[in-house]
Amino acid sequence: MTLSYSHAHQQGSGTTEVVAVLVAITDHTARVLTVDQGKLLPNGPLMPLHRSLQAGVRQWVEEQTQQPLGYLEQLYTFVDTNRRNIDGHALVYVSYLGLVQETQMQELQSEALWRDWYDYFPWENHLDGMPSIITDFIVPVLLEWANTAEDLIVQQRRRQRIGLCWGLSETFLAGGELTDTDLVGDHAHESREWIAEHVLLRYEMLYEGGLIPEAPNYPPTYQAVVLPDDWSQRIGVPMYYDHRRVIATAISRLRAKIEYRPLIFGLMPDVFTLSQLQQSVEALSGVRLHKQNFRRLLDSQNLVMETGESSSAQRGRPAKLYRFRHDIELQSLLMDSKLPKRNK
Amino acid sequence: MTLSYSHAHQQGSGTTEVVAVLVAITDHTARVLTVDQGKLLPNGPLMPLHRSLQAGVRQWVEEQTQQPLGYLEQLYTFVDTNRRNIDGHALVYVSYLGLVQETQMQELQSEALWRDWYDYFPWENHLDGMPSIITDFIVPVLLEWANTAEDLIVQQRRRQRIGLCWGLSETFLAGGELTDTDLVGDHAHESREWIAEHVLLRYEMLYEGGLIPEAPNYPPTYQAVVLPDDWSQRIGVPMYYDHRRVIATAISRLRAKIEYRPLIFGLMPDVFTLSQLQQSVEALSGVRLHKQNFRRLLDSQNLVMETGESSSAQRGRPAKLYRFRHDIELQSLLMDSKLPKRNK
DNA sequence: TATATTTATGCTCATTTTGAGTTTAAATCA
DNA sequence: TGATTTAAACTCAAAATGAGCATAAATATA
Repeated sequence: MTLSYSHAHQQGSGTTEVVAVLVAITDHTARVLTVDQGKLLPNGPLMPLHRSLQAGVRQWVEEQTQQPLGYLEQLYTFVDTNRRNIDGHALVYVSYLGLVQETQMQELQSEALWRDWYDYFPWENHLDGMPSIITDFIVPVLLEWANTAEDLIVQQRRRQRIGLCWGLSETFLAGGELTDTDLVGDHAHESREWIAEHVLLRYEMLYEGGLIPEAPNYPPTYQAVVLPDDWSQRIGVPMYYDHRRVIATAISRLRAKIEYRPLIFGLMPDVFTLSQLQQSVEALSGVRLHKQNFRRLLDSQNLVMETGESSSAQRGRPAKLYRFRHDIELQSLLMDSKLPKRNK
Repeated sequence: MTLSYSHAHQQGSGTTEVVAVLVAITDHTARVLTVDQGKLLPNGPLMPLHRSLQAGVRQWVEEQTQQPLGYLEQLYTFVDTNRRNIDGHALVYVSYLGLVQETQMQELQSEALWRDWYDYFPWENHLDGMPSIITDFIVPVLLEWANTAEDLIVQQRRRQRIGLCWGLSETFLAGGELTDTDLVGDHAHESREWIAEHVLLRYEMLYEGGLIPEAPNYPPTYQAVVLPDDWSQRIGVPMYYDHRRVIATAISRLRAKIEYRPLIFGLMPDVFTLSQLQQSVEALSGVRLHKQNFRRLLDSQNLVMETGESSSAQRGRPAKLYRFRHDIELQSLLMDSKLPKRNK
């Protein structure tokens, strides 16, 4: 891989870097802040002057993107044995998830760019139902991958894994048609439903199967696997190093956490309608939610309060405006607060 | 702090260490593997020969304790700006949680010792109800700490935080008696219940308040705070660096995750009774569970199967023996699988 | 102007999940 | 033998959840 890495830092004696996944929602779309034409996440070495990892993240992000950031939480720490310092120590990089409110978005430096996160994970967007790429391309190739295992037990396990990861029933995987019960996921049949937060599991399966251009075993060489010509386009934008995996980690964390913590308010403007709030949650989770139940849960939690104002509606009845109840900030940080399950 | 650090490694050019919290259950008691008379967790520098962080953890743990380990998951990455390498780079240490089955426990090296984890966190053991140390000593001092804030709003917030962290109602904090409704936590009154997984929040509050001997502001100097003479004994065994915080992180993770993932099987022998299983979960969570509901949930999840055998009972009716269903290993890793809520 | 369309919001209802018992069974202890 | 102890099956009410219908308040269209 040739590195046109415009943010190259001198790799001196330090062996630690920080890398940030900054998320914002604009246009009902979840976006990630990238540098280097979308091929890298903002990152930089931890330096002696940094008093903490957070401080390092903030400094590098602001330097590389001009974007100030609010909420920040640690994600995961990776080792890259391909990048070593002069003494042979492997590079350790600590990843962070940051949330940016749309109103806080700044004019970016030219290298920096907010990109739709589904550019990197087209199979994760189920807002209009399960995308055809899964059933038409991904799962068939994964099934071939399953068959390449020596052991029959391993083959069976892999098929089971595929079904669980991608929310598909055994009957579908066996070549059957997609029936209603398959899509709904019914309990008699072992429930098989799309679990939005399993982003990382799905990415790692694709990586293992050699379907991700960054993977060392790409393209896959199973018997009779024919990838479409435009496969490397359709499977999402590739990134340098393991930065795409870092985004997958971030989306997983965000989707899992939003179900029981009100993280979403880190992405909302001060004042919003309940529909806007719901659309933001949907943008993150990638699935549609049941509107009435979303509202019921929200007010059972007392997370928001009416402002008294109404939005000037484009079409339809104008919606009441709400704001986050900052007086229960602490409570919301501590207490479990669930968001509702998906629609249909 | 004088460091009688018997496992000192030469701090050369590397700036990364790994540190492990190994957990096992013996005698219905959750234990943590320690070195250096219980003052340190097993740890060591990440070296060029290590191909991953996990590999580093496994190597150092086995070298320092002779204990082979199974399940291992990354916890959190810390920076210690007080320990720097020759170039001035701060030490980064990556912590891991590992699970050890009792049957896998080895004869340890002399320096290594399995210690009851409540030795470090006596306030976390609620198996016989809320320990008196909380109401008698901890909360009163924390309330004094709350009052030392300049801003009245901050004082109010701190009191609220204390209530949420320690599961106490406003009325109790205001000096009232502990009533039944306070302990049960009732919804009219804002539910205040002990949340077992908030271990880290509680530790950090104690640290912030200067009640932990490792804290730089210990002992606290509020007006009229009188700590009992034996305070530093009663508040748990101190450790070097931030290793006690690392354990708190591990307990938090374990208590949270056990509610929706069957991690517990990483700690159980092959064959066990449901009561033994429940006692193990209780040892981790620090609270008693409702026996009947525990069983109901277990079999609704199909995680265990009968062996056909029965245990030779000491007293009372002999219990059926069960084993973990390894055939659904994958499923259990992927699917949510909850354990029941506490008793009473 | 009347009617359809769109969005917001209030309300109902069946089902599942949860919390908290009571009852019966099978062993040992005194 | 009867008390005690532990196991395990079953019951029941309350709460949470999933899914839908009904009404309200605006705009678009005939």
